[in-house]
Amino acid sequence: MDTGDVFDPNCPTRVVLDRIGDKWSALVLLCLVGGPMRFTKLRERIGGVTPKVLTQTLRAMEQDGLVTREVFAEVPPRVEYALTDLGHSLHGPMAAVATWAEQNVGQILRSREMHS
Amino acid sequence: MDTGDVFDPNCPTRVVLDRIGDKWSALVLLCLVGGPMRFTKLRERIGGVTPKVLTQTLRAMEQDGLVTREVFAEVPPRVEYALTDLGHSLHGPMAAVATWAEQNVGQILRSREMHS
DNA sequence: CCGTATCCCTCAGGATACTG
DNA sequence: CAGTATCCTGAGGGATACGG
Repeated sequence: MDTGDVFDPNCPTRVVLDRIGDKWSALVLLCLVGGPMRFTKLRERIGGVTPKVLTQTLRAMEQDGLVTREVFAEVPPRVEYALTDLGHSLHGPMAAVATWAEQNVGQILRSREMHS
Repeated sequence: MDTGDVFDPNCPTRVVLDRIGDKWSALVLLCLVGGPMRFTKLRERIGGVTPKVLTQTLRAMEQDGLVTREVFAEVPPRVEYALTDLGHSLHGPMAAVATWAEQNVGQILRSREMHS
């Protein structure tokens, strides 16, 4: 696989950025790093996400092999989402971005204000 | 530093992800890591970007203090874009994501195919 | 060469309501 | 509890043409 074609729309970085760059995926990832979590709990921890969109996000992440979905045949129903190994391995790079963000967001916001 | 407000819409990670998660910013960053570059050269290296959108992207990055824009009063006109120190410092985390992407995109695409 | 000016259009995401 | 089912809005981004 060629690793240099960052300008190809199908390049690895594009694919990954399209996933973690959406509005909720990164948040789901960070929620699940601590361990499996069920649907409603995810909704609570991630403020402002509607069930439809949360489902969409989880389905997409499942399709990409980042999370698993396990249904327990109980009453009331219980569905647990968990990170796969692949999902867990993504946490490292994400944490790097998060750390940079925390350290530099102040400068960005100040710069944004100045140019307004 | 508080690392717990990841669920606030104004949280650092959100702000940064909204920037580098858009369609062209990451590509511009990767272009400029090698040194300053002028507008048309950027257009050429980044395939498929229209001048309007490239300008939008560059203006946004300039606003956020990631790039500088220097106009040379020449004929024909010349405009060079370069990364600021802040912009350069973002390359580390981005490279971490890119490396992960290159190593794991195969698995993602395979998983995507299986679930289709 | 380096953009702006328009127009257009898709689609991610939100609001709301309902169900197995 | 864990989702679907609809409907809708807006912002990001593309096509094309023109201007300093």
